[in-house]
Formats: sequence, structure tokens, C-alpha cells
Amino acid sequence: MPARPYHHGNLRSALLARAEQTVRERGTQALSLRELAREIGVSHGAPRRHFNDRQALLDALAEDGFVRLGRALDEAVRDAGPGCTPQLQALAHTYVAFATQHAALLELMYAGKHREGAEHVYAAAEQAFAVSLTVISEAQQSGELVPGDPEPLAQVSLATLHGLAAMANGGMLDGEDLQVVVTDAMEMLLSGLRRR
Amino acid sequence: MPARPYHHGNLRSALLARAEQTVRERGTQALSLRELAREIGVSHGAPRRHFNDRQALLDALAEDGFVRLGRALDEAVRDAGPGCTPQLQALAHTYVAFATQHAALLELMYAGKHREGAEHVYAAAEQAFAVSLTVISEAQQSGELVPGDPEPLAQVSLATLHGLAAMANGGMLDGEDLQVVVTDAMEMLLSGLRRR
DNA sequence: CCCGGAATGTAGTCACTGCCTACAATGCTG
DNA sequence: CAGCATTGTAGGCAGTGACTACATTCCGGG
Repeated sequence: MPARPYHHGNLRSALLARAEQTVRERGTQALSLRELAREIGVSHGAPRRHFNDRQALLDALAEDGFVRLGRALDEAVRDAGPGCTPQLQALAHTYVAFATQHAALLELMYAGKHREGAEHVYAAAEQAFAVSLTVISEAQQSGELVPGDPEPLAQVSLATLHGLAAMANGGMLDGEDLQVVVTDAMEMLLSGLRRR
Repeated sequence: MPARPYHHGNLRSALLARAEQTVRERGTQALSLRELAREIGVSHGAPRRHFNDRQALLDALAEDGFVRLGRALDEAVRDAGPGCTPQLQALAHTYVAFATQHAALLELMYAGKHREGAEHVYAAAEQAFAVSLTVISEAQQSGELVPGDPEPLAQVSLATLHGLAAMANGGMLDGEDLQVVVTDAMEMLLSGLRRR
């Protein structure tokens, strides 16, 4: 019996996990299918059984990223207790934390060049961001926020957070300032929409 | 006398121009030094005289992008006439237009993995965004906006615009909606800061 | 004017990559 | 247990970035 069986068993998961690590440590550009296979200990052609090409792997990585981001956001809101302001602030800081800790992965998620697997990615993204709409809607119903379509506010908020994270990742915004800028930005966006 | 002289004359400019076109049409990933050289009609090693490696070319492309963006923003403010609101709205729509028309280039500009050439890129970025600080400061001195440090407002505004553009480029925000969302977002950010 | 070094472009090589195909080992289901 | 779909292997191909040695051209000081 060989040290490693002919069939890996869960190559797909192993590929995704190792790929995520490589992307985080050395960037998307540095991800090579052959090197990946080598590290895991399979032949250079094996990944092809699970991902038709490199882009398919990247798409899967992006989708998985949205799933994990969604879980993190859900958890943050759950732990934040009641109240629209603390919930949205928790959402904001959780998003930015994820974005800065998984900079390359996030770039991958937003890279508009997914292919036929794109629907999966978009669906995962929508699912991840659903919680922000929920929080805003509930705040409107409870009278904390003025009524209106929650979609634009959610979009603008997420865009702001994404932009701030992108600037921090690009080195154009100091990492220490980020926390306070995020708090202030959310406050700016909410200040005009509170019911008083 | 050969059709093409031994020395190209301005290979560096030609490389940058052609590279910018390729990046715009087929994405950063598709940019190949050898193909570039082939298209311009020089040997595959010639680009190395002007860019030590692929990343150096990409950095130069990013820097040039910031220069052009800066010019566009300056021009937009100049053409917008007096008044803080129209100037900032013009700034906003110009930025988003650039970001969506040069999506791949913008990704390059914000990609945080520039190297020793990074100072050039950062300097170009700062120069490009300087006009937004100017507009805000002048509005504060003329009494249109409440006084305070203009930096955070400028940062948050640009982050919001960048985020909205990223979402549009990623297909998560309809291109038609973009215009009105941008206008609304700027209005949200300014609404709390006007002196009345 | 010319001559020698600096700048620029050429040609060849190397290790590597992604993608493809033919084939082998294995797992699973009737 | 037979046969088939799944999964992994092995080899090949064209293309790439980086490196080197070498050729051509440009330019400034004698």
C-alpha cells in the first residue's frame, strides 16, 4: 500500500484551502496550478478534474470568500445586540477587517472577470450582503431610521467601506487611521437619516 | 536603409501606449511583454531596456493613469463653475466615469503591490486627488461648508466613489443606476456639512 | 573629425506555466 | 463481480518572463 493512495479523497477542498493560503501570502498572481499540485502531492494535471482552468479555481475562491464574509457579517450583527447604530457599526468594522485581512482574496471577489460561474459568485455576494438590508429595514420599521428604499443606503455604505478598505490596502490610508475613519464615515452616512 | 531603423526612437512611450490599450481591451492578466514587443515590432528582449520586469511596466502604467485621472479631475472642477456642490458633483461623476471607462487600469492603480517605484505612484495619486482637498477647503473658507479638517471628508468621498465604481465594474451595480446613485451618495455626504 | 564608451536593440537559452490528450488506477452500481 | 464513470498520471506543446552574450547606433570629448 503506497504512502499516498491513488485517490486523494478530497482534492477539491485541499486545492481551495492551499490556494487561499497562497493567494493570501503571495498574491493572486503567484498562484500556479502546477505548484499547487506539487505542494499537495498530486500530479500537475490532477487539478483539472476539479477546475477546468485557472480562472475556475479563482472563481471558486471568490465564491467561498463571499460565503465566509457573509458568515462573519451575520455573526457581527448577531453579537452587536439591539439598535441600528451599533449593528451597522459592527457590520462596518467587520467588513473592513475582513477586507484588510484578506486583501488579495477581496480583490478576487470584486474582479469583474468571472465567467459562466459568475452567477454562483453573484448569488454568494448578494447573500453575504443581505444582512445589511435586513438591519436597515428593521431600523426603519422600528422608527430608528426614516422610511425609504433601504437599497441605496446599503449600496452606498458598502461602497464606502469597500473604498476605504481598498485605499488602506493600497497604502493610501494609514492602517491606524482606518478604524476611526470607518466609524466617522458611517456616522456621516447615518446622520441625515435618523428619525429624531 | 531598413524599413524600421535599429533604434525605435521612443520605445518606452510606444510600449506604454500599446500596453494601456491591451490592458483596457483584454485585462491586465492578458498583458504579455513578448506579445507587446511583437506588436510594436521589436525583439522580445527590447522592453527590458525600459522596464526591468513586467511589474515595472505595470507600475509605470499605474502612475500614468493617476496623472491622466488628475488632469481629468482638474478639468472637471475648472469647467464646473463656482460653488462647492456643483464642483464636487462634477468631481464625483468624472472620477466614476474614469473608473468605469478604465476599469482594469484603475485596478492596477490601486493594487497595493507596487515596489520601489511605489513612491512615484503614491506621489502621482496624491497629486491627482489634491484638487478635491482644494475644493473643500475653499468651500469652508467661503462659508459654504462648516469648518474642520478637509482630509476625512475627501477620503470618505473618494472611497465612496471608488467603491461604487468597483461595484459597477464588478457587475454588482447596474451601469444605468450608477449615475443617480453617485449623485445621491454625494448629496448624503454633504447634507450634514453645509452651513445654513 | 573620429573614436570610444554608453545606450539601445537582437538572438538565444532556461525554467516554468497553462492547457491538452492518452492512459492507468480506483470507486461505485447494477 | 463486471463494467463504467470518476479521479489521478504522464507526456507534450506553445507560450512566457527573466537572463545572458552580442550587435548596432548614438553622442560627447580629444
